[in-house]
Amino acid sequence: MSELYIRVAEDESEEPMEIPSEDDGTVLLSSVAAQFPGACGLRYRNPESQCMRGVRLVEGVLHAPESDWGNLVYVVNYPKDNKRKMDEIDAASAVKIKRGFQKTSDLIVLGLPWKTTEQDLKDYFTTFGEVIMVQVKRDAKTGNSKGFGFVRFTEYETQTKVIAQRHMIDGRWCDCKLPNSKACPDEPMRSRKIFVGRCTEDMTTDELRQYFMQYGEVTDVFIPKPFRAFAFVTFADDQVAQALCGEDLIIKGVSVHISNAEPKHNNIHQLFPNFPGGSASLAAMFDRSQYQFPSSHV
DNA sequence: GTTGAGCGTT
Repeated sequence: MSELYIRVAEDESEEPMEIPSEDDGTVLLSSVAAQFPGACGLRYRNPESQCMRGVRLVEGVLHAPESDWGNLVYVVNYPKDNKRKMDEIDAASAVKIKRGFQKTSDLIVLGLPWKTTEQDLKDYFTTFGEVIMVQVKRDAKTGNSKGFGFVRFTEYETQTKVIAQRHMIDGRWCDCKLPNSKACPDEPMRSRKIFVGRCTEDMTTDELRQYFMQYGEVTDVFIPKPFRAFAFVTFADDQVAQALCGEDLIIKGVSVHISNAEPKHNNIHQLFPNFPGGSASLAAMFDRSQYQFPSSHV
């Protein structure tokens, strides 16, 4: 049978405190935390290796290292002890996120000669970088190539390079592109485009460009024709666009309201401008339907 | 047994 109490201290040099164990010899983390608020575990110095060892913790229950807890002094772990590790995790996820923006995707290879095989493709594309996958699309019955295929690279840099140029494969020029299925959601780019509401008819694209230039580089100004009292302004930097959202700005003496531009084609009235019965009935129909607009750049 | 802008049977 185990001891009734184990010795726990804030630090190896501190005075230990006795913490009650359970009947089965385990110690509840909650028992430790009752005396050491915020505790998230225990560790101890292994007498043989002189290294610190963590105490097994399963669902709030601390388990003795050996058959019993022995005469050791256990040291409390606090989340702050893991700060360095947390930083490492943060750094790792930051890298992951960064990689997320540069995730490779399958590329469609258009214009392949009928005779080109997957081995041919692999041999060719490997000259650019490591290849994960190649496909040649074939007719199910005849096995004849449909003249296109897919390729996936390990490195995003390779993908970029391959997309940028044409490819002479088995005597034909081929193109590698992002497939339609992947073209949109690749980069969940924060919107660089703002919606400028309450525009007046006398505002020209040039004037809007001139005005918004003060905030950052303007890459596009769009004013719907006929006049609809709003405009879109696109900046080179999404942070500029985001910073302006919610603002009321004075242009040519009138107050315009800045908000986020909705994704293009997300507006059903844009898709069906002359829907019979008017906008309301269309919107209602749409709400009841399961259809989701594909995501797209805004 | 053909074809030549496109978009991926499993």
